[in-house]
Amino acid sequence: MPIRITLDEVLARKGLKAKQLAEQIGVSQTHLSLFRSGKVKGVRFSTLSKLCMALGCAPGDLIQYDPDPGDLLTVDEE
Amino acid sequence: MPIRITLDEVLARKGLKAKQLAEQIGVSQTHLSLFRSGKVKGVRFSTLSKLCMALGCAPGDLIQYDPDPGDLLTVDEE
DNA sequence: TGGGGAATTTAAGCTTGACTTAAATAAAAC
DNA sequence: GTTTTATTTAAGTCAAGCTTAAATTCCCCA
Repeated sequence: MPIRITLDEVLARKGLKAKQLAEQIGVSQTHLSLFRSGKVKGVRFSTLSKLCMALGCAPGDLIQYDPDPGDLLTVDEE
Repeated sequence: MPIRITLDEVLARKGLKAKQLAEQIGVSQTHLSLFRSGKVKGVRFSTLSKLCMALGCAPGDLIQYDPDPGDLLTVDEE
């Protein structure tokens, strides 16, 4: 799955602990941990917006797309 | 919900029709329409990555966060 | 080096909603 | 005015988001 969760970097930059963030946005520590480590297969926008709000960032700061090298065919080059 | 779907702009820029995109990534036209118009409450990463791949863009190009004016309390100012 | 808080993991369960097909309507496009 | 595309509604399936609880591991620091 070429979606990568880059929440940790934002967390660190904010100097916030996962536990604090979880409490602040009302999400279980358990789930936040799973989310942070990319063990989750999707996200509700309600959760995503809480994260963005608490961290003062954009969705793109938390969720990134890593193109598969094999998928470069998609790009119209050459 | 302060999450806004900005897929249409990318679609237009690519000169692609919704139907084509739907077929290309294997998602129903129905669901893609609901997604595009923000009538959906979340997204699976599998779908998100297919969109990014097909459109050659990042998650942040499709999903944006619009802070609620009322939530500015979060920002540490003054 | 032991104790306390934070993080991770597993398990089990509830509930939401992503995504589907089908079908009908509306809106463009030509 | 007919064909293609888009939207909407409805009804259904099933994956998985998110929860609590509990056990385990990881870190830090005095």
